Amino acid sequence: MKRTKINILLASDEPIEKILVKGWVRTKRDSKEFSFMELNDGSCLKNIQVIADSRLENYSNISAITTGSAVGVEGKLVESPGKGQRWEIHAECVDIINVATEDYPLQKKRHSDEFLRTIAHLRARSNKYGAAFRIRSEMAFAIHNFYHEKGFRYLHTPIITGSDCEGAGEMFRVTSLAPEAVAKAGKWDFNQDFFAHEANLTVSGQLSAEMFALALGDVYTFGPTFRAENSNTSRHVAEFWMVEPEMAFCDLAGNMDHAEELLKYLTRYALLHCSEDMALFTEFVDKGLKKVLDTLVDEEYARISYDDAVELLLKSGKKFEYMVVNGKDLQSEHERFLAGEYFKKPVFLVNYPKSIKPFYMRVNDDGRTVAAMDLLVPRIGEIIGGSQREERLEMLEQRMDQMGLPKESYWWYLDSRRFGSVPHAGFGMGFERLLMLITGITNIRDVIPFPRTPGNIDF
RNA sequence: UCCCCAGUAGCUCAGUCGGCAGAGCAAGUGGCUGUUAACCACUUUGUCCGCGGUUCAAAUCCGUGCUGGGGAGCCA
Repeated sequence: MKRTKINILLASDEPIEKILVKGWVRTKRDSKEFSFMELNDGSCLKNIQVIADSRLENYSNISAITTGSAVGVEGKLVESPGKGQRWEIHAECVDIINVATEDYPLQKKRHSDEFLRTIAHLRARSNKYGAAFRIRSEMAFAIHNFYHEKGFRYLHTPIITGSDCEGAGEMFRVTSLAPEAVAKAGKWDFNQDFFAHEANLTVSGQLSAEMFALALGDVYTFGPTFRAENSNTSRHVAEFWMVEPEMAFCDLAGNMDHAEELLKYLTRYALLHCSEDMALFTEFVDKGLKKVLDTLVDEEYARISYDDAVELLLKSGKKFEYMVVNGKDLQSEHERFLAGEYFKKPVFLVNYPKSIKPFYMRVNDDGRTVAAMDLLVPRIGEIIGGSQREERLEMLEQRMDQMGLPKESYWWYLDSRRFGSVPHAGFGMGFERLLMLITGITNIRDVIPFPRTPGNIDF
C-alpha cells in the first residue's frame, strides 16, 4: 500500500477506510487501553494523532515506542472525538521501523536555539526548524518562479573563480596541492597547482552575470557564495546563498523598482503559501512580525540619497555611539535608526561617495558619487546591495587605475565595455537575510541547515 | 579580530556572606480516566567547562585557556 503524507490526510474532506502513514513519533501518551501517538512526517507542521488499541497483537512493543522513533501505521482515518484535531487514525497495524534510543536529545518541550544548534543534524525535527526549512524551500522556489514569470534566464556562474580580487572581502583558497608539498616548497606555487593559477571560492557571481546580461538581456544567479571573513555576528556566515539579478538596459531607478518588486513578491508568497508555518513565527517567535511583513508588502519603500541620509542623521538629535561623517560608511546603529526608527520601513540608500564603493559602480555626473543602492530593512540592516554598473570603458579603466586593480586580469570584463556596451544594473540579495526578515529568526545560523562559521564545520 | 555577558544533571535553570550539590522537565519502574507539552507515585543521573592560584575550606574569589551568546568591524 502506498503511503499518504500527513498534510494530505489532515486536509481530507471525509473519512478514509484504509490509509498508510509513515513518520516519526513526536510524543506518546499511554493509558491502560490505548496509546496515543503524535506522528509527524515533515510534510507539514501539524502532527496526526494515532490511536493504538491494546488489542493490537504487538501492543507490548507499541507501548515501548519512544519519542523520535519511526513507525508506519495502517488504519482508518476517522473524525476525532477529542479536542484539538479534526482527524485521527485508528491503527489496525503498527509497523515499528526503528525505536529511538532513550538518549534521543529532542524532548517534547521547548529547547533553546543554542542547544539546537549543537544538534543541527536533528533540529529540523523540531516544530520551529521544520517550519523554517520548509519556508526556506518554498522561498527558493518562489525566487525561481518570480524570475521565470518575468522572463529572466537562470545563470550558473562558477563556484571556483580565478579572479584574485572580486572586491568583496577575504576569499577561501582552492588548491589541489598537498599541504606537505606547499610546506616543502616553502610557498604555494600556482604553476604546480590544478589551474596553474591562483583559485578561490566565489564571493559573487556578479562580474560573470554582467557578461550574460549583455547577451541574454535579463539574468539572475542563485547559488552559494563564500566569504572567509572572520565575522562573528548573528548576520554573517562563511557560506551563504545569494540571489543576483543583472539587467541590461536598466538604470539605478529600474534596479530599485526591481528589488522592491522582488521583496514584495517573496513576502506575499510566504504569507500565501506558507501560512501554517508562518503562523508559528508570527505567534511564537516574534509578535511584531506580522506588522513588519504587512509593511514589506503594502508600503512604498523609502528612497534617499546618502548625502540626505547623513544630514538626516546629523539633524535627528539622536545620540549615536559613532559619529556620522559624510564620506564614511554608515555604522550599523545609523542604518538601524534609518530603517527601524525613522522610516519604519525598507529604505533604499543611493548615490554613495565613490571612495567607499567598488570600482564597477557607475560614477555619477557630480564625479563624487556612484550609482550605488543599498536596501536597509528594519532589524536586519542591509539585505540588498547593488548598483548601476559603469558601462563607459574610459571611466571604468580610470577607476581601476585609481584603485590599483590589475586591468590585465579583467581583460574579459573590460571587453564587454568595448563591444556594444550598454547601461545595466543589478544587485545581490542575501537569501539567509531574506529568511531572517520573513521568519523573524534573529540568528543567521538558524535559517541555514548546517551553518559554516569561524571554527565551526561540524556536520 | 575587539568589547561585554555566560558556562552547575540529558534539557532549562536556582545555588544567599567562601562552609554537605538542588528544582522542574526528560529518562526508568509501577498505576491510570479518549489523551492533547496527559495525569499520579516512586527511582536513577554531576570532571559545578579545562588548567593554575588564594584559602583550614572554592560551584562561589583571582589568573588563564576553551566553548557559547550579545554587540562592533567586514558585508549579503
